[in-house]
Amino acid sequence: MSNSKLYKGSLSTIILKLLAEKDKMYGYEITQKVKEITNGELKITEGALYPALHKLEADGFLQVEVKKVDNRLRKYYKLTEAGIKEKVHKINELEQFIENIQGIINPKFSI
Amino acid sequence: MSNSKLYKGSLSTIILKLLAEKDKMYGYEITQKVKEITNGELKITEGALYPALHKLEADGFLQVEVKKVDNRLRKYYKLTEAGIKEKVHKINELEQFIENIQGIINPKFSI
DNA sequence: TATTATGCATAAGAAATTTATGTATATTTA
DNA sequence: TAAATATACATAAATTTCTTATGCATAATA
Repeated sequence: MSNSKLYKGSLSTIILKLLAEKDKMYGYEITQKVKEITNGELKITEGALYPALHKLEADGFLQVEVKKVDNRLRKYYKLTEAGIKEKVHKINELEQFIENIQGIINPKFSI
Repeated sequence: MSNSKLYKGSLSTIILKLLAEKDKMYGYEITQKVKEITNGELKITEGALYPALHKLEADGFLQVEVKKVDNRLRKYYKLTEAGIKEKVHKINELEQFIENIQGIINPKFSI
C-alpha cells in the first residue's frame, strides 16, 4: 500500500471531490475508486485515509452514517453544506497549483 | 512569505527543473524566479528552500560554488550528473501525479 | 485451512513544510 | 539621515501530512 506519488496536501481535496461526484461513500470504497481511476497508480493508505476522514468530519465538512452491510460495518460519508464550499475552494487551489507547476516545468507553454 | 499553495514534495522538483534550465542559480534567485513565473502566487520560503538545497547537495544532486558579489555572499548551485538524472525522474513523477489528479478532478476528460 | 478481500482504527516515526528568529550588507524611502 | 525594504544566507521549533506497522473482525477464495 505504499505510494510516493501522492503529493502531500492533495488527499483531502481528492476525498471532497469524490464525494461531490457520488453523494456518499465509505472509506474502503474511496481507496478502491482512486485505485480504479488512476489504474492502480495512486494508492490511498488506510493510515492516511481514516485520519483524513476524521479531520474533515471534525471540521464540519463531512457527516457520517453508519450502516451494516453483509454483517460488516460501513461508515458512509457525505458532504455538508460547508463541505460543498470547501470542495470548491480546495479544487480551485489545486487547479491553481497545477497551472503554476505547469508554468515551471513546461516553460515553452507559459506566455 | 507564507504559502499554503505548494504541495509538499514538489519543492525539490522545482529546484531541479530551474537548475536544468539555467545552469547555475543561487537561493535567493530561485525564490524570485518562482515568484516571477507564477505571478507571485507561489512563494518559496527560506525555511523550506535552504534545507532543501542542503539536502539535494548532500544527496549528490547539486554542487556548490560560493561567490562574493557586491560585498554579499552568494552560493551558486549547479546540477551534477546524478542531479540531471534525478531531475528527469522527479519531473516524470510529477507529471504522472498531475495526470492522475486530472483524472480525478476532471472525470469528463478521462477515458 | 490459509490467504486474500473487505472494513474499520490508531500509534510511532519520518518527511517536508511553516513560522520565527538571527546575522549582515545595500538600497530606497520618508 | 534614519527607518524600512531588499538582498543573501542560515537554523530551530512546531506543525502538517504522510508511511509503516499494528490490531480487530467478517467473508470469500484458493
